[in-house]
Amino acid sequence: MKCEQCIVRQFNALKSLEKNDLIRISGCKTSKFIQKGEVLFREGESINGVFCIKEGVCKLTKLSANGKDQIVKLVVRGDLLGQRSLVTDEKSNLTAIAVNEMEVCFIPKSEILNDLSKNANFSLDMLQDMAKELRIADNVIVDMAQKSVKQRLADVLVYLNTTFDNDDKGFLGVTLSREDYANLVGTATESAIRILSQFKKEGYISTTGKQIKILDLESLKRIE
Amino acid sequence: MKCEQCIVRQFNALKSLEKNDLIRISGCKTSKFIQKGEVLFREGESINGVFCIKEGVCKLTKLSANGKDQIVKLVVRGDLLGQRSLVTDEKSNLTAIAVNEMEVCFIPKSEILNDLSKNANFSLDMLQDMAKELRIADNVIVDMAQKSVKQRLADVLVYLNTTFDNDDKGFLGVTLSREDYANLVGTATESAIRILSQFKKEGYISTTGKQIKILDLESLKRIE
DNA sequence: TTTAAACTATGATATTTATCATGTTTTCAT
DNA sequence: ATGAAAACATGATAAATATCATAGTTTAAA
Repeated sequence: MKCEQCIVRQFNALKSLEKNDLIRISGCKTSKFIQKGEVLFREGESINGVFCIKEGVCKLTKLSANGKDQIVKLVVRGDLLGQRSLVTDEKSNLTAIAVNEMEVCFIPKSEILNDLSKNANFSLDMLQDMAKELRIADNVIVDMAQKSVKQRLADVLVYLNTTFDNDDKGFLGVTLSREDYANLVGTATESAIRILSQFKKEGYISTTGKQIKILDLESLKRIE
Repeated sequence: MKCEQCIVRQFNALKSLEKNDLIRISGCKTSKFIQKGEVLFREGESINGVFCIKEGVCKLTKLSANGKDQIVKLVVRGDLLGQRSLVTDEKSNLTAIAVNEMEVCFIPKSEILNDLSKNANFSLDMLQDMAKELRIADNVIVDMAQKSVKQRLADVLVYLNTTFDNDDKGFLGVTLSREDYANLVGTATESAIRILSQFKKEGYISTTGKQIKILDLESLKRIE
């Protein structure tokens, strides 16, 4: 599909590009499907472009000193991935792994870098995106430092519930392993499992295999 | 002092402004001294401009749900404070409090916003700054999630040691209370005190009142 | 379909960290 | 200088979390 016609563009900074620029970019972008578990890029690699997420979800992880992967954030449909690589020449600080089947477009850095200096709206939009990401990151820092594991896990469930449409049976729209949950909140896998079991016992959620259904959102929000 | 002649400018995005823009900005900036403990702005307030830190250090804190202040980052000489307020109209997410005596210049948003859209170098510089901040924030998230309190406190000491010049007697160039240390690493004040006592007992640091001297940097780096 | 591997679950225990209590020291305004 | 408030220090205990062990369950490949 051509960028000019792609609705996903409306969700990110690409919406600020002029039509002729979009056509040019459309001509050099590559589009691909990525399977669950596949790696888009690894920590330490050069990205040299941005991914526009057309469909699916991926996790951005970083390997900590103790050998555990921390999931820093989830990147979803409509997001741009790798903006930082556009403005710095550093290698990626994070690894990106598909959480479910994804469709992404890749736009080479060389092709889009000019737009940053020529199109003020575009670069302002990028600035606003980054400012927003920065605010969210600051909030995550505070939560990590101050909230209990149980609170953080409840937060994640609430976040998933509000960010993704539930499936037709009412399960969360994204299916994560217990290890993913642990890596999102920064705890041991066993601890995440234990707390989810407790939430189940208390009637806040129900589970079928990996699938989780929120039964009592308000109680999850109130956990402390 | 005029912005054109101010050396601090070289450390941040303002270095990308043309001379005539600098002169214009210099004409509308306000300069002031801020005492230790004084508040530059509070969470929830509109900033409507950027602070250029000419001298001193301030802490950016956020009140967590449990009533504790978390220090999200320290802002130092040469840094710009409040970039986010330039590109979004949101209220500040953080409170800024002087850690020691500061000298800052304040540039109103209205005066500098034009430069963002007209001067591509300037906005690219801002983008690079934010990209860097974002990378640092991601790393902090991982550390908060995965490292022990002891490791995080050792990290802070190493950070302070490398970021600020020691004073003439070899003490850290910035003096923080034990509560500040606790709020930086996200722990109880008593825990921070205990760990600092332990570091002292093990010969990694020495203390005189609030002042801390690093005796064995390498050991602090190796703590796990 | 079978079978191994991966994931989930839970108990027992150890470790880390928070909380409460109390006393000491430092700081600072009068 | 002096007294009050703030900051520092440390013990005792409780709570949260990690780790190790073991077993059941699901998933996916052969």
